[in-house]
Amino acid sequence: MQKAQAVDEMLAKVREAGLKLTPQRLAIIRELAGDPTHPTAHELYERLQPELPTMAFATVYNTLASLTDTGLVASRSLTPGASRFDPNTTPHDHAVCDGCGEVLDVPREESDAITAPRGFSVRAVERIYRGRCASCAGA
Amino acid sequence: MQKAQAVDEMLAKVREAGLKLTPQRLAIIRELAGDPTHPTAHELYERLQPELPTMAFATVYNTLASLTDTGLVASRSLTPGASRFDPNTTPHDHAVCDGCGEVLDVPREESDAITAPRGFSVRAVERIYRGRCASCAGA
DNA sequence: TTGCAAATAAGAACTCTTCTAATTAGCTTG
DNA sequence: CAAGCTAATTAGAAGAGTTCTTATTTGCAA
Repeated sequence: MQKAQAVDEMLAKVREAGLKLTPQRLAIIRELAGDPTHPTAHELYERLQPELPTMAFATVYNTLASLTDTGLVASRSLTPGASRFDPNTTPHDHAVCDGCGEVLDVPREESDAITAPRGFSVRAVERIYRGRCASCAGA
Repeated sequence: MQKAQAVDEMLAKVREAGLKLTPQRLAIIRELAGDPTHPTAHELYERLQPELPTMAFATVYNTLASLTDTGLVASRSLTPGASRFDPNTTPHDHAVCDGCGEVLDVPREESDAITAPRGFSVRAVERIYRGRCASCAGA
């Protein structure tokens, strides 16, 4: 079974990272392993309500943060959150500094052929370079 | 002067779009035109406090939404907001549906040579395809 | 000048996330 | 296998950012 294997691998890595194996973490890992739907913290919390009705919201966030730190899952900001506004309407990309949050324009390169999923009609392609700006990389 | 020209162009497009030219909108456009710092709504609000001390927060948001709809500025979600969690830790991109919010994995293509700004050290590159999924594109 | 539709003000409400303080419970060590 | 250290959990408050609601104001066309 594919999923059981994914769960076992994740549990092994959790132990390896020195994280304690609590029922909450086990449940979250089981729920998330092999799930292709990119659930939010809220969705995971709701799915686990029947199994762990007393689990706190913060636990979901804490656990996901731990798993992200360990590299077991990736946290993606895909839905519009805090917005920044850009008067430059020509196609270009952005570099965002992990340290200070500064946003720099990056000229768009032509290269890429777009290969979206079947039937998906693409309106725009965004590309974000994440890392450290010159001054934050120094420190 | 570069900026005055940018402002005039934006004002012309505002009129063209049938939007009323209020002092608030004029101030926001003047503040934003040619600005390379990608300000947030909050930053714009604060910058305009001396000029328009009674302006409501909602007005900044409303105006920016109008300008975005008109295509005068682009609204970018660059700072982590609502997160989605992905157990797939292999490099891949995402397609996000404007309609239903569904997130689909897209295999990462190799192509791109990375050309970040001088001195910027890149940790990761995210690419998001925005548009409509098969079922939302139908309706 | 008048009137209407659009825009604004003020503040409440909402969503998502993080923090705080106290309690609980894995896991390691003896 | 008991005890204790430390990490993890709970519950709720707090915070950041955004949207909504209602009444009022105002740009602009007639």
